[in-house]
Amino acid sequence: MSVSIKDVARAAGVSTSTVSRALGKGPVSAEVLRRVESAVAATGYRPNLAARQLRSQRSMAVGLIVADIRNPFFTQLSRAVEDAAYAAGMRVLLCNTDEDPAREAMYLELMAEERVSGLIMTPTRHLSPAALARVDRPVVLVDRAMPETDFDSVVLDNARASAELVDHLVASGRRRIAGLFGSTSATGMERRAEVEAALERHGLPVRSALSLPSFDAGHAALAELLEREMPDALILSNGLFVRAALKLCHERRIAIPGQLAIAGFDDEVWTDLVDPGITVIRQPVEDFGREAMQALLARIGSAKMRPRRVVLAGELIVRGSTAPA
Amino acid sequence: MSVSIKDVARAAGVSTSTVSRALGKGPVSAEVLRRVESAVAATGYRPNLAARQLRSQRSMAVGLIVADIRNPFFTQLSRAVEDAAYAAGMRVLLCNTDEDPAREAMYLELMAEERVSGLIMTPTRHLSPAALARVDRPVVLVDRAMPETDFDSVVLDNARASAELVDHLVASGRRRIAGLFGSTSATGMERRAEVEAALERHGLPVRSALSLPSFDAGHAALAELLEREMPDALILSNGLFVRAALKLCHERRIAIPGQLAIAGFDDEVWTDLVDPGITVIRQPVEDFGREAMQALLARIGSAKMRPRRVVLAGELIVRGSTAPA
DNA sequence: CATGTCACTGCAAACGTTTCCAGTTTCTGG
DNA sequence: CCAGAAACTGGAAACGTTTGCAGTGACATG
Repeated sequence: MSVSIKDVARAAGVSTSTVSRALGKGPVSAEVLRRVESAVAATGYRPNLAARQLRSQRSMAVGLIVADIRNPFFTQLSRAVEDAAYAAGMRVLLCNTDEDPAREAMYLELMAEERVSGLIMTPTRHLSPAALARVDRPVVLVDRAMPETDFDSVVLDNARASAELVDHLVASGRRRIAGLFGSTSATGMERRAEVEAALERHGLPVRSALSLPSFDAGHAALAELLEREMPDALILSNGLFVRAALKLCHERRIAIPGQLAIAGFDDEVWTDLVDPGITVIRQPVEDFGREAMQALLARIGSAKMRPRRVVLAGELIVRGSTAPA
Repeated sequence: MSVSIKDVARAAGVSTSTVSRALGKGPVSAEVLRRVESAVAATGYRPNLAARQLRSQRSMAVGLIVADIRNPFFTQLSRAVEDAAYAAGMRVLLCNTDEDPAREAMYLELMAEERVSGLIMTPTRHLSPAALARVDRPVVLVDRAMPETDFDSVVLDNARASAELVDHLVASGRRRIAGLFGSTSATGMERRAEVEAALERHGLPVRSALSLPSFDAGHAALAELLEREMPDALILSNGLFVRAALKLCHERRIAIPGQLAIAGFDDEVWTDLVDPGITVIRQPVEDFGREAMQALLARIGSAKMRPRRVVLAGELIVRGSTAPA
């Protein structure tokens, strides 16, 4: 049988209320505090978090809903969120949606049942603001914002990053630039729009495709893209696509950067191990996580703040994959 | 104000017990079930998991304690565990120890407070069986076993994998084989012992070093190792070390496989993107997670089973990094 | 017809906390 | 020395469920 606060109270010769206050931050005499502490040690008492949550109506847990933890971007993000959460005395409930709106809805429901005190998520493009509001808890969106809504968010400066990529490719002599973008997220859409805008500013033709954000889907989409009309540069909107592009080039014996330049988002660990290294926009993922958690805690603290939108700059890292042909 | 089972009961014109049974699996008439369901829909009722857990003394959550989720091995593992857990109607609490025994102890304590119904973990070498037993909950060890104890475990067949690596390197003409192994885990120790045993069977000298399992520590240890006496082949006990070795070779302009062959554990996504590809032992990580969850559920079901030890075979994937010089 | 079984239902007691309230003591300032 | 505030303490009522127990009919069995 598990030892409860009652046993501690008996052992310390005080009431349960007093034990509760001694363990929390209520006012107790030094003498009682000492007795309670040694009673806790003697009995091996461990607070029951469920009882605590039920009574106090606070959960000390936050939800984190991402597409797939195996995507290094989300891996890093989750680690950063977790560190920040545990530092604030909170636990994290992690869920993977696999970009499936049905799973996303299910997990939102679960988070509501868990009565998490807040939620950090990267929504799919198909999530309705209404569904999100139904969760009725503070929410911070990371990486992917929902346009026209009032949720706090932490995102990359996609306009600037996209322009930097395009400008860099143009400077390296590329003129037939194609792009592949994730179809399930607002971010994919945004990057496509920004890349297209940048291309138009240079008076260059616009060639872009969409794909589900998975290695296989990206690989297939790229195969088709290269089939139609061979570009001389490729912009990939996430790390999975970059990897798929590189793999495809190996298979087809396409020379990088000779025949094709490659550049994209996300600086995964291997981008400087391959030859040539890959030119990428490095996203400050750790900062995403930290900022998101910070924003969430602030929102939990005071529900009525104006919605806050944090925009972080990426960093263009130039490597061999985009050297002049 | 949140809607409780009482509101549903009132709306459906039945008692709370009946609602509880209708939602669970108690016997209820079809008529009542219908009324309860529509009452749930009408009121927007969501069960309060804390109350449920408090009353039923079951938590529907399992803990997962790993070294660092950013290590792709643990990323994959956690995803597999989560899928299996959610399929079984359980939630997962994830913790990163960073190989720090103090953090490990802290999270064990947390898991006990959460009253998780079970625990899956990759223990550090410094965790005492006694401390683990104090958690007083079913535990399954993954990837890293604790010798001489009675915990369920799911591990790789390290003896066979190590022998395969050594045999392969010897077959490719290597004679001065060195190894780097993780110092914090039982698995690192085991792989070292097995590699050394295999080398001795070939009558070859034994050259092995230990390092904290991080990229930087591995990189430094390898630099020192190559300094002392240049080997013609390197065995790395995990993916981080493989990456560090490759990076070091790039920096030092060491030709692979010409001057140095490289082989190791963990088939990370980039191992076939670099040139030459890296020869590795692929671990069935998804199976690790699935098996672990399955073992845990079995153990939760019946506490008194004989401890079970699942040993899975790795797969040697030969690539260019170990071609004859 | 009597009896037992079965399916269903409600009452009320937990589960382990926190927190409101009221009470006692001690301190503080005038 | 007194009044009031402040510090500390215990009693008891929640928080939202599940579940043991007992009760009600309906129905089958002998």
